[in-house]
Amino acid sequence: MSRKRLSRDDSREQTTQRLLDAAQKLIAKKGLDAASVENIAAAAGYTRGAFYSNFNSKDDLFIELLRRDHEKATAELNALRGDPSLPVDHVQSRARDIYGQMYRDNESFMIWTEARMLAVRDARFRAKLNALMTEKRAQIADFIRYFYERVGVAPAVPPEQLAMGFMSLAEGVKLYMMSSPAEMTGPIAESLLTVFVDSIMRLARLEADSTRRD
Amino acid sequence: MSRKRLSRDDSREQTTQRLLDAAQKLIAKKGLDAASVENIAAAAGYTRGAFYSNFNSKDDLFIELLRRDHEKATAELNALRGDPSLPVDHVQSRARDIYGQMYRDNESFMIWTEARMLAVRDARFRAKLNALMTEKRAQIADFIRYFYERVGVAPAVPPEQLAMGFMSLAEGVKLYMMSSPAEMTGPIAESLLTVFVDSIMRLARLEADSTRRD
DNA sequence: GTATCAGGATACGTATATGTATCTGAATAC
DNA sequence: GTATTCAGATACATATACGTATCCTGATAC
Repeated sequence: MSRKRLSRDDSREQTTQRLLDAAQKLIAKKGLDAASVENIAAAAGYTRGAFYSNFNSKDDLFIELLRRDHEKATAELNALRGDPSLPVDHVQSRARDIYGQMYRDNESFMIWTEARMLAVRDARFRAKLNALMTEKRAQIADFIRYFYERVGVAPAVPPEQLAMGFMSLAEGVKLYMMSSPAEMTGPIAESLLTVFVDSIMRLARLEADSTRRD
Repeated sequence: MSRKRLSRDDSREQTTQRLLDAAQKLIAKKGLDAASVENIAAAAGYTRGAFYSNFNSKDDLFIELLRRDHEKATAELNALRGDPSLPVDHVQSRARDIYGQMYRDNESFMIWTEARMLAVRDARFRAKLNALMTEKRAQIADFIRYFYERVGVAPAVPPEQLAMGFMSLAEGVKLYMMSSPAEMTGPIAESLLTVFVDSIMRLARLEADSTRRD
C-alpha cells in the first residue's frame, strides 16, 4: 500500500469526508445520542482532536451530513428525471422509483428520521432541517405536477400537499418495515405505495371523465 | 394538603405510576437516551433508588410505559367502536376518529416513535414491541373490515395490509407535522388522511359497480 | 409494643460524555 | 534549509450516566 502524499487542503477534505462517512454509519446504527464524538472519530481512524478541528459540534457535523446526503439524493433524482427512455405515464413504476430513491439505503433513511426527531425537540435545528425538507418536497411536487400534466387531469389536491402525503406514507412505511420487517415486507411496502398513488390518479381520471360528460 | 395514609402496596403502585408518568413526559420531551433514570426519578419526586426498586432497567420501564399506553388506547378505541350513535358509513369521519385516537397526544406519539427507532436497533426489544404492534394493527384491521362490509364491497387489498398503510401514513404525517409544523398543518394532515381513505373506498365502490355492470 | 420487613434514600464504584487548552510533526512559504 | 503554520494528537477539567450495595424509616405482623 503506497502512502500517498497529500496537500494540506486535500488531506483536510479527506478527513472531513471520512468523519462524515463514519458518522453516517454510526448514527444510523446507534442513534444520534448514542453515537459519541469519540466513537465517530475513532471509527474514522482519528481522535477527537481531528473532529473538533473539522466541526464545531456534533450538531454541526450532523447538519453537514444531512446536507451532503440531500445533495446526493437530488443528483440522483435529477438523473431519474432526465432519463427520457422511461415511460413517464407509468405512474406506479415512477412512484416506486422515487420511493426507492428517496431513501436509497437504510442508513440514509435512519439519519433523516433521527433528524426529524431532533427537529421536533430543537427549534434551532428544526429551522435548518426544514430548509432541506422544503427543497425535497418541492422536487417531489414537481414530479407530481409533471404526472398530472401528462395524464391531462387537474389535481384535486395541490401537488405540494400530495408530495407531503407521499413522503409521509413513504417514511411511515419504511419505518414500519425497519421496525417490523416480518410484517411489513418489501412487496407489501411497494404495494401500499402504488395503491396510494394509483388510487388518487385513477380517481382523478375517472372524475375528469364524468365531469367532461356532464 | 392532607397527607394520606397509604398501604405498602398502594404506595408502591403510586410511585410506579408516578415514575411512568414522569418517564412519559421526559422521554417524549428529550428522547429515550437523553432522559436519564436520574431525571425521571427526580421529575417524579423520587431518587434513583425508587426507580430501581420498581423497575429493572430503563428498557424495562419503557416497555411497561408502552404497554400502559397501548391499553389506554385500546380502551378508547373500543369505546369508539361501541358507540352506535355514530354514522358508520361516514368513512372519512371515522378515519379521522381513529387517526385522532391513534396518537391521542403528542407525548404518546413520541414515545411510540422512539420505540420504533429502538426496535430497529435492538432485536430483543423489537420482539417485545411487535407483540404490541400486532395487536394495534389487528384492531385497525377489524375496523377496516367492518367498513368494507358496511359499504358492501370486497376489499382489493387485505384489510391487514390496509391497516398497515393507514398506520404508516398516519405516523408519517404526524411526524411531518411535529417536525415541520409550519408546512404540515392540522387541516392538511386531516385532508391527506381522508384523501387516502376516501380514494381507496370510492375506487373500490366504483369498480364494484362497473364489475356488476359487466 | 416490639420485631420484622421492604420501599425508597444515600453512598459508592466505574464508565463515558463534551469541550478546551496545549503540544507535535509534517506540509508550506521564502 | 530555516521559519512558520496548522491538522490532528494528547492532556485536562467537568459533568453525568448506570447499576449495586448499604442504610434508614415507616408500614406490617404478632
